[in-house]
Amino acid sequence: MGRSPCCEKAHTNKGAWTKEEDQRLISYIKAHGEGCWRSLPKAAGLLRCGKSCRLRWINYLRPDLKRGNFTDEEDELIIKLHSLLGNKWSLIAGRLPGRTDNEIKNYWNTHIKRKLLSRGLDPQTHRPIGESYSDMLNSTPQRNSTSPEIAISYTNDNKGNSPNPIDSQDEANSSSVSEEVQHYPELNLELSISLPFQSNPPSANTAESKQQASFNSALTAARTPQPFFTTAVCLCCHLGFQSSQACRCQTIPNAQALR
DNA sequence: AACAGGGGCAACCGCCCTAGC
DNA sequence: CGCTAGGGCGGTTGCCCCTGT
Repeated sequence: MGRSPCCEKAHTNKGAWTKEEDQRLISYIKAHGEGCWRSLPKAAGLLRCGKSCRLRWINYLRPDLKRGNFTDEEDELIIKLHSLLGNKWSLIAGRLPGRTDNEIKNYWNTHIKRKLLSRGLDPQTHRPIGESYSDMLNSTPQRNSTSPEIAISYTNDNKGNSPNPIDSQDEANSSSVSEEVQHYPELNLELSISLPFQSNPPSANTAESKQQASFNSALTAARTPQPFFTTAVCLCCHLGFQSSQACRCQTIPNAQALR
């Protein structure tokens, strides 16, 4: 049994949005807010698929969007986040205020990929091109100023009371992680993550907290053995958030020393 | 001036996840 | 517990514009 289509395709417009359609969508959302995307087109008098409306709003019409070229700082941040998270564009976008996942994805595919290739780095692995996994395991760690080598410091502040199934997954993984630490005693897997530029922690049920949980779990996945991760550097510092209250360097003596 | 090729980006597609029933 | 609708996400497509010939 197939899934029902998200909308009646026969009577919907496709392709580029007109100014009139944009205006209809904007005024409808201003009046009624986001949500109920399936019923929105009809209510707003648009001959569009609900998904199409959502995408148009999120990627183009939202008032808080930052249009224009990416800065060098944003470039580097995207590269670093991608090295940690992979193609989790929405999570990466969550760290770049005013940027959308689609925008970042496009920018990655058109600009940053090429940038990394010109540096001799594989855009997917962020490792020097031509390096095999066994090479990675056997080689002595080498520092490269442009490669995303950081030791992930992991601190699970939610232990014990989180309803998030990720936590149990974490615990299941922890033994194998410990084994890896034994293999690589220089590996520091303590991970300290917080929302940058945010002094008040989000409440448990906000979209921000869900995204944070997702971000943390993605980072947890990223802390699988990384032989090059040899220097303990607070992630906040590595990502350029030293001034953030989230930076735990003050409480991690080793990280402070190695910053 | 005309055409071809490539790059950039908006939009679409199809799958996945989750809340609600 | 299973099903479904709604929403979200990553990958892909296709159009438009720019540049080179």
